[in-house]
Amino acid sequence: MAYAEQYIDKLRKSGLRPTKQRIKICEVLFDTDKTFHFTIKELVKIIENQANIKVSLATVYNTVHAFIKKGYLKEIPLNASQSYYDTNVTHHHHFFDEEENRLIDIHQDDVDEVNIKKTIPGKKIKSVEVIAKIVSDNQSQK
Amino acid sequence: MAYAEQYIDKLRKSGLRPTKQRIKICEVLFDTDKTFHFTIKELVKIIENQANIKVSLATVYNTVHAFIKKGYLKEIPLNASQSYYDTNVTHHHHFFDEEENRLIDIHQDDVDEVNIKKTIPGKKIKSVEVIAKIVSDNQSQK
DNA sequence: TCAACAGTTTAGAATAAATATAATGTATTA
DNA sequence: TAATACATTATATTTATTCTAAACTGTTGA
Ligand SMILES: [Mn+2]
Ligand SMILES: [Mn+2]
Ligand SMILES: [Zn+2]
Ligand SMILES: [Zn+2]
Repeated sequence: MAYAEQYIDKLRKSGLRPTKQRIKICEVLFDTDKTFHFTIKELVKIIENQANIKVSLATVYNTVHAFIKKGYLKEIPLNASQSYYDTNVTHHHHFFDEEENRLIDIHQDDVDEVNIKKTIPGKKIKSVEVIAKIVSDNQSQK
Repeated sequence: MAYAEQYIDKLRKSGLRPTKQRIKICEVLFDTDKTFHFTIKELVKIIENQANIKVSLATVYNTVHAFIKKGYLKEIPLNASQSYYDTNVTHHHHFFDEEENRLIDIHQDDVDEVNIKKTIPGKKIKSVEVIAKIVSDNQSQK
């Protein structure tokens, strides 16, 4: 785990003390190049399974929120009952697979610039997000 | 209130018994041509203020969900802590004013068809929604 | 090196949205 | 109008999330 030092750095540079709980959470979240979408419940389960250390629910929430504040994570409220979080903090869009309850990234370049003709006086657009819901394509076309 | 009969009809046609609670909720929700975006809390407050009848929270939730099922309302999970609901059940998009916590409709025609280049094998797109976050435009450009 | 301080973790309590329960009430139908 | 199915209600429950306050740990400067 030469990764640990990398995370210690990342945390230090953000003014967060590198505690073993935060390093563990970093490992789970960032030890891969792939985007990771998760709910708090899922994250806790993963930590419980692979860690020798225990991390309290409060710490998981606090750390996730600290990372959001620092720009390491993004919150995606897709669901009324539970938030999703995203390690991909670049501007991008999503498929949401309604059958598997799973988010899939759509790179910004894979969506033509969204052109909105309507404007609101005194307001400017800060961000535009596209969510495309997907389901099984059961066309049996031989 | 010649409206009441209209709502009684609407409810009957959907297999919902026209009770005075449901009619009242219909009045609050549908007594205008304008789209109405609301949270449960806001809806309850409005009913309390303008109605002579009392409607329990359970009935508000039950009725809102019944209307969602019937296609009279749409749920919009924008916020992790509370859902928004929408009387506009046509396919459309939204501005979300982050300062006033307010949804504003964008008609489908006001957004060019969103072209997504990425596809997921075995899956087809069911719906596409655009959410544009807006904030005050404090450019003082004389 | 280590004491002092600031920041962190934790168990558990609190909050609040949403849902479930089950008793009571009401609309419908014959 | 009686029987029935459905609806409303107060209340309890569930569950995600946040708060609290005490114990703990990382950092820093003497
Ligand atoms: Mn949050
Ligand atoms: Mn719901
Ligand atoms: Zn993503
Ligand atoms: Zn709308």
